[in-house]
Amino acid sequence: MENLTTKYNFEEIEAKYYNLWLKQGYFHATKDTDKKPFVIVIPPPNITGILHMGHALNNTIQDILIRYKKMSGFESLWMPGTDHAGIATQNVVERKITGDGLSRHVLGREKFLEKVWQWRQEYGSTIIRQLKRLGCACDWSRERFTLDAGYSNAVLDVFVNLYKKGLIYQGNYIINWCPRCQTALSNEEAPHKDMDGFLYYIRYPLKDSNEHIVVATTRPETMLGDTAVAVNPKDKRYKKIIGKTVILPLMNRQILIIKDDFVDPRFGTGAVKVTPAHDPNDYALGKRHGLEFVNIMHPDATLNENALDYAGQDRFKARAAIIEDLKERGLLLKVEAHKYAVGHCYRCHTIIEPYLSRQWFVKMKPLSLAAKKVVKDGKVKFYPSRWTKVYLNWMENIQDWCISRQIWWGHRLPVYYCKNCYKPDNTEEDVRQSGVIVAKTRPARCPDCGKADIVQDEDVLDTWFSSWLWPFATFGWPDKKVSEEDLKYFYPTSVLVTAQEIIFFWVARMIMAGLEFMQDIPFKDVYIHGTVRDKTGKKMSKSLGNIIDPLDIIKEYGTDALRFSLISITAMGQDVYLAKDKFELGRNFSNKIWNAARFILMNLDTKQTEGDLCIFYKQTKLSLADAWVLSRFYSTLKALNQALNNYRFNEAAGLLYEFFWHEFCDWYIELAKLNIKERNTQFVLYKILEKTLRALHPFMPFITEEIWQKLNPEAGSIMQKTWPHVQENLIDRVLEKKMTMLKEVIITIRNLRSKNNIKPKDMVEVSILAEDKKKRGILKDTQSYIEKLARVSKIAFLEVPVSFDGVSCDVASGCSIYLHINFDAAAENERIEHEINQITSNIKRKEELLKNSAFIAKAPVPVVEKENKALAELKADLKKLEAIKYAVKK
RNA sequence: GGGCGAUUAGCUCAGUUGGUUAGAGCGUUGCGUUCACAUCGCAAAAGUCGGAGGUUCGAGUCCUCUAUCGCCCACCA
Repeated sequence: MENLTTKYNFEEIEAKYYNLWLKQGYFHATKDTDKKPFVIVIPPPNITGILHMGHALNNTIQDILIRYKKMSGFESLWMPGTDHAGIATQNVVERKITGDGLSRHVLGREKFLEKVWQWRQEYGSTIIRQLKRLGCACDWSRERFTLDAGYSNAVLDVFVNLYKKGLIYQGNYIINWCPRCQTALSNEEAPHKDMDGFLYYIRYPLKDSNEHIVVATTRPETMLGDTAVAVNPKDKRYKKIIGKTVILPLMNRQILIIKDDFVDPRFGTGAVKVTPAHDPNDYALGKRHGLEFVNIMHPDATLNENALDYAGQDRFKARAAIIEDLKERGLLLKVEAHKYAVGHCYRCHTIIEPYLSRQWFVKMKPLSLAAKKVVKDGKVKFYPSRWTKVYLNWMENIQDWCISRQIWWGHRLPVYYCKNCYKPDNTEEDVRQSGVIVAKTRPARCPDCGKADIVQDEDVLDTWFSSWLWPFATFGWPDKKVSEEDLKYFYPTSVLVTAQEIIFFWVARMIMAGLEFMQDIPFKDVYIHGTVRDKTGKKMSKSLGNIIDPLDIIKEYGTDALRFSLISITAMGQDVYLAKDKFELGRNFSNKIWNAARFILMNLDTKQTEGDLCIFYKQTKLSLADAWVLSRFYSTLKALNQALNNYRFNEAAGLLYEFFWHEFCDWYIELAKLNIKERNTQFVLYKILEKTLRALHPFMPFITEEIWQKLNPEAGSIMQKTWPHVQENLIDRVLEKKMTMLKEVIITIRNLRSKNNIKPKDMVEVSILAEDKKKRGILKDTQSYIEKLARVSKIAFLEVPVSFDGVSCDVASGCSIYLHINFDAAAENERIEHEINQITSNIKRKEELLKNSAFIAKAPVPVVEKENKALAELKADLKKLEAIKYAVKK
């Protein structure tokens, strides 16, 4: 058996094994009807992505599950891939070619797309390489990309399918428009942020009158597109002037004062300027009242010719200019500070413009019904469960999904127009319009007029319109030949692991798509982990400069340390505030594991480690330490299984940490040193290490593999091994209690040594009074343990109280412990007095509790019994302490 | 305007169905090179569990109210 290097060189080890696992095909999963499948589809990272802590956490969790289930006998499949990330990628490449003095418009669509593919070739798999660095056991032979041919086919298929069902339509609406990206966005892509703004009060003069009506607005520049002023019909202040005409300042346009219940008389002046082409509410008002829709902006948010003198100006410059002009004319009454929520582009953070345009939409209400039901019925479960409510609330208030994007990188709409007979109108939801052909392939001629002059829609689909098919399109759906077998076996998938930010974007929509196209849920569980933030609670982002780069941590501490640290500090669904020093936890633990293994390997004799544990257990009389560590291992394993099955990862990590470090290393290995050469010790040391490595492997794949290989040079990879089986018969609570007593006695002696300033190298003599025969027996049997771990040279066991001169004493587990040393009698007395006081007050509390008839009557019997027993023990301890006090005084 | 989360030791956080005297890591203090590990060992100090009520024999845990911080959703211009 070869030993480990003195120092744990994680860099070398990590480089060694990932490729080996890959070469051996350990990550590959295929249909195997003898096994149950366990499947996770990766949340496909954007091809523009680089690994951040969120990814590191997200993928570590998935990897733990995948490896755990694989070892547990499941056919474990982790489906990997990347997302083309329409707007994000287009932005990146555009920025790049701008640097080269080009623009996409100069290049043209085809050439530009070539550049993007080129870019993808070069940089698009950065994140994949980084996931490999993290140790992810993805089945790379199945890697998918949302713009691959097969996948694109699925996307187009779905579009045509939904169009035929009447669930996709084209229509004119106010949508969220990003003036910088120059595309429409869905509601989810335009999150609102609170901003400090102003409420401007503007006078609108009444026609043929000296009077005026005052309107309040946060966006004065939109007044150029006003086509009415609205008041509440019940508002007494304005009753007289409803129906009158006002002159729109700066534009000199005549517009009407209309009434509508929508207007809140308590807000502002109770009079609203109506701009139907630039505000969703005003749009609805405009529709109700048949108002004119005046668009005053170009797509880049500069004002257009409808803005007359302001044409050409940027929207915010125009705002300032308009305010100045109104002021000059005495039409600006006042300005108040005002907080309001404004939509921002989720890709470039530019302020969204509500913009009237013709776009494609998915009707969501019909899709949401089944998606609501499966969650309500518990067929899809959220962990933690509170997200259920968030999900259902969104489903309840669902709005149609704008899916067309005015960019080039993505799936181009399978929509064709006949130049001859297509005439876009202003309708909403024109499900069928002549000259519109929706088909996966380009039609030869127009079915309405028969002419062949046909053009394809310029737009592409929302990236999420492809992502929502991920759990089944990755298997090759809808191509039956490719996907049928796999889907039957692997679908629905087992669990989706993701962050809260994309519940609406992705999780909710996948559930809808799964139910609509597969007639089944896409996954059974949804585990939502927290967001990784910096230590002040801010999201980590490049612009804030507060990023802790996982790759830096990997370089400095190692992958396993990164993984174990992250998992340890992430309680279910709770955000994690991260600082670099948190990773020391994992680094130190790696170091501990390494050194413990090194010690064991250093002392292990291979011949002594062979055999079956259960048979060995039955046939051998084990020492307390041996039986104890086995019992503790299996108790830990049992709890570990439970924690993993309930997605309690921090608890799982904590259990392993506690067992390995503070039980196995601190106690068992120290005790094992006493008889390290003996068969039993050798066997147990080997078995515990070997099994613990397996249980640790999903968390720390590299270090466990390296140690495994050295421990079992012939046994192959740890990845091929099974998860340890819980041996219930080896779990022995009584025995664990015995060990607890022994530990208490040892700790008490150490404590007395420390209090009396005895140097670690100095040996002491002790007497132990154990009136209880059983206890005395245990302590006598483990005398050598006490001597070794408490540095004791001689122990006298007493059956009855004896008084000593010159001893330092204490009570532990019902035994009195006397240290025969020179000591400070005054200090000793004070300490014992203090202990007596403490124990007396505890006894009092317990006596009162047990005198309480309500407690006796209503508390369950075992609880009362436990209290009684505890009281008896306390009383015995008190008696001993008093005896000790007496002894000391003498 | 709704919804959610957090509030526990100096710091960062655990605490599953209510059950002895509330835990960990880091930090602090004291001692320590007994050769697996100083990325270590041994020991210690440290908390009226945000506040107020309530339910209960019993509350960090359940209920109500409340304070502070944070997040999400929502068309008050």
